Formats: sequence, structure tokens, C-alpha cells
Amino acid sequence: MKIGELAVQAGCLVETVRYYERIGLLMPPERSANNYRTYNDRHSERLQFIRHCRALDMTLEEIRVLLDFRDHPDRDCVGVNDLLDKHIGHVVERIAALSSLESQLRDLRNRCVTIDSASSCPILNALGAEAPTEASACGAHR
Amino acid sequence: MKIGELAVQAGCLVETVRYYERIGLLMPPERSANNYRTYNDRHSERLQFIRHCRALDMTLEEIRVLLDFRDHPDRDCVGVNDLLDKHIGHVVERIAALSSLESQLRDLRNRCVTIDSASSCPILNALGAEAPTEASACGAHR
DNA sequence: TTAAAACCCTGTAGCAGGTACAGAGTCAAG
DNA sequence: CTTGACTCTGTACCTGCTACAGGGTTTTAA
Repeated sequence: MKIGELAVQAGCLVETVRYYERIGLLMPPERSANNYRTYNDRHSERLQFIRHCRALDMTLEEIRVLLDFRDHPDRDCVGVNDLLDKHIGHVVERIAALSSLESQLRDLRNRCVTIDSASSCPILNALGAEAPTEASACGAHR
Repeated sequence: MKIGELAVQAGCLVETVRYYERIGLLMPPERSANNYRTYNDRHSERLQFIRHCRALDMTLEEIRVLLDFRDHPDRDCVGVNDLLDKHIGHVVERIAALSSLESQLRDLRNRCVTIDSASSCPILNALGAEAPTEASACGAHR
């Protein structure tokens, strides 16, 4: 099958498929006489695996590790569990950071009750003053 | 004051300060005879405003709007409230998406109880099969 | 038969929000 | 007078794609 059909099967763009090949996540397929990529079901399966993982917000590096486990079925799968546990940890952290963020933003929003000139806007004033309490963890995982 | 001191005051890197100047968020300061940037307290205040907003996970475009309100104290501040409400909306959406993600990941993780070979790992198998239920909303805001 | 639409190719640039150099100049302390 | 800490500009890199430009090919419809 050609790249367009593969992309449809996986629900992604053709450019994404070529991108995965370029970064070595998808092995380069055979080329037909006209230099078109020709894929088989194994490629399709692998691409769908990748897309499922991406839908679960895993990084390409995490996916690379999982693919490596898939490529070595003889090894035990402890690493798979570890990776998943870590990934869940990242997600939990990110939720906590965003929840804290939300309450800070609501605090800020509640300061303004009257529509007035920007110079006396309590929100702008609060954003300019001191630190808004150690927040963020924004540099965190995604 | 020189750029290093300014950066310390704002808790960011020197490169970040220059980056903000480059994209027009921070006005270019005076230069001393040796071509060093020389900042005053107004610069410092503005930079700290920006960093506070970033700590609240606002985009640079959102911050640009808020700075514009600050720069026009005569205008009313309805737009400030609107911007904040929208931003809170984004954060709430993102939390919902991540929570759904977390439960999917936990489902996945719970499939594996025994340490076995990767070929029979239920996690790898599940990631390879069908769609893991419409998930993600990963393309969402940040 | 032929022309247009729909595909494929490579290569490169762009997004956000910075970070990290390289290679050069400047300045203060020992 | 040299060492180290700063500063400057410019450019490349990061993630995970997306979107061209500028070509070639194949399929479909008139």
C-alpha cells in the first residue's frame, strides 16, 4: 500500500509518516519503481502502535523504548511497567500543577468586580506585584 | 543595571531577556558606551510582570495583550477579565483531558500483573490493538 | 486522447518558548 | 598582566509535528 492509505489507516497525515521514518521510529519501506514508498501490514500495525501511544500523550522517546520491547519479545517486560508507571507519574504531576494554577487564576479573577480603568484594575496590579506565590511547575513534563 | 542583574531579579536566564526583547515584549533599553544594555526599574518591573504571567502558564500572546492594557491605563479593563476567563477555560479543559488520560493509563497498567516475556505482555498487546478509546485531546491548548 | 485532479517525491521553514552554544569583546581582581 | 566573569551578536537546537515549494507520476473524467 502507498503512504496515503497507510496514513488514513493510522489516522494521521502523510507528512507525519515521513517524519517518523526520518527520525527512525518507522523503518524505511521498500520503494516501487517510481520511488513511491510501499508499505505492508506490519508497517501499518507499527504505525498504529505509535499513534496509540501518542494518543496517550507519551513522548516519542518513550515510544521508542516500547517499540524496542516489542522488537525483542524474548525479554521480560518489567521495563514496560516501569515506563508506564513513570508516565502516569508525569501526568499526575501535571494535573496537580494545573489545578494549583487554576485556583491561582480564579483568585486573581475574583479580585475584579467592577469594570474600571486599566490603571486601577486589581488584576493587572496583582500581576505586577511580588510573586503570585510559588506556582507553576510549568517547566514540567509537557 | 546590566542584563545579568535584571535576569537575577526576574529569576530567568539572560538569554530569555534578550529573547523577549527580540520578539518585542520588552522594549530595547539604552546602551552604555561599551554597548551593554542598561536597564532601569521600569524594565525590571515589566519583566517581572511577564514572568508572573508565564508562571501562570499564559502564552506570550496573552501577555502581550495584558501589557497593552498596562500601557494604556485610561482604557477600561473588561478585556483583562475576558482574557483571564478564557485562560481559566483552557486550563480546565487541559485538566479534564489529562484526567481522562490518567484513567486510561491506569487501566492499561492494571492489565499487567505478572512479569513475563514482552511477547505476552498485555500492555504491549493492548497498545497494538484497535483504538484505545477516543482519548487524548492532545492537540489541545498546550 | 488528453487535460486536470489527485497523488507521490525531496527539502526546507515554521510554530512556542525558550536554551545553548560559538566566537568575540570588555572589565575588575589578584 | 593574566585570569575569570561578564557582555555582545548570531545561529542552531529542542518537541512533535505541519505546511509549504517545486518537482514528478498516476488516475480519472470529458
